Amino acid sequence: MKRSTINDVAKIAGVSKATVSHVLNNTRFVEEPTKNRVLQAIQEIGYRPSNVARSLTTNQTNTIGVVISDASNFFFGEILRGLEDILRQCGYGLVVCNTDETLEREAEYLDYLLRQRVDGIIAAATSERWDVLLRMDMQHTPVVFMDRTFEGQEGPFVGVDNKAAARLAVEHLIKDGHKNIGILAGLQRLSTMRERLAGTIKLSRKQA
Amino acid sequence: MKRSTINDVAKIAGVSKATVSHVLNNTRFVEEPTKNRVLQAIQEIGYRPSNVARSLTTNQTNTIGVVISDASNFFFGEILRGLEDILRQCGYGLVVCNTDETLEREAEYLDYLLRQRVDGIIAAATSERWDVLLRMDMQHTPVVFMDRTFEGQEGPFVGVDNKAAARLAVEHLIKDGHKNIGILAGLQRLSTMRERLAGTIKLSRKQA
DNA sequence: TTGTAAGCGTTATCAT
DNA sequence: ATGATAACGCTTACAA
Repeated sequence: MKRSTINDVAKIAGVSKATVSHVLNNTRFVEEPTKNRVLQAIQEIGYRPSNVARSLTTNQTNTIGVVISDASNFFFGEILRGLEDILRQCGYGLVVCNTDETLEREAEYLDYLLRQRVDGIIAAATSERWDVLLRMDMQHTPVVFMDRTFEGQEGPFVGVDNKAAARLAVEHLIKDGHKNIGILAGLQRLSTMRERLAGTIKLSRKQA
Repeated sequence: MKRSTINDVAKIAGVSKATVSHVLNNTRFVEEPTKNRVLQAIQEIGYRPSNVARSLTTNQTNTIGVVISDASNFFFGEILRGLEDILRQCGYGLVVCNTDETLEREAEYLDYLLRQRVDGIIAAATSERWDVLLRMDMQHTPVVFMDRTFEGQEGPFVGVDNKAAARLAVEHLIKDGHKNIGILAGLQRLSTMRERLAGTIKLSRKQA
């Protein structure tokens, strides 16, 4: 049997689609009795509005996409939980895209998200290609970058002052009397790593 | 400026929407020259087909929903990676819903996924309410349960033989000569825990 | 207070 | 080998 639509509800309740829509969204006054007939009908046939049809007319999907390297990574895991908590309250869904720091997947997922017409994208970008990729669609899908930056990145960014943080850490160690201080600065491809390293270098020079 | 649609492409390429659609989906033969004009036009205006419009007519969203307690949990994390790897290859997207073992969120997310018209749901269910909740929509959205079962659960299920596994573990310990064997069987609300416990109990009796 | 109908961007069915 | 046009299931002016 086909899924029931707003039309079925309207027919059963003896009203127009418009009215059904309006009681569903509280978007204009409807007499109690009428409203009740609608609600009743909805229950009766187990009607659930289609977000895809809805999105087509409203031009918004109530979904935002997140592009990260790896959701099972503790750092991003925490971020995801935070995002989800807020978004759920706002009636938004979350589509998570794991890129494994791979440029190919990054491009692939970006494209996917844009086709999905997500209302926005939050990305911890690996590649600089975003610069190119986004330019064209920027006007339509807002993008917020987080954690990492890259040459030519512009617009909203949320992150940590890695340089200052690294400096603080080193200063602390120095104050405690340590002389030989090492730093694990793995992937220099990532801006976070470069910044942290940068924050320590001057200090070690000064110290030498 | 408004986002470009298939109509814009058609107009620029000097063909009908139908033709554009067909070159996009390789769904019927199109002369090389024509096809090229279409491809060209697409590049020119940076057109990206709307999956939401597409979904409305095809009646499929190429998206599947996963309901789990916590994606940052190692076990589910691994599962997600596996799912994602496969689904991406098949052109499917993944919407992850964290319930934190909460019945309320479970119901909330289930409803959300159904409204989103996901093509299918994979769930590690906490509550028994799924039984009730699903009954009505079963015909429309296929659900596969994983990891946990519950009373009245029917249809596809993928999981582990917890009872046998627990038995094996205990047998192994016994064979190694251990006498006092304990088991961490925390949430007895979860079928997995109950099953594991069940697998050991007979043995310890037998042993006694 | 409620109904009518146009429109959203695709695909699919007939035509040509 | 391609084009016209009716769906798809909603929202939203505009009428009544």
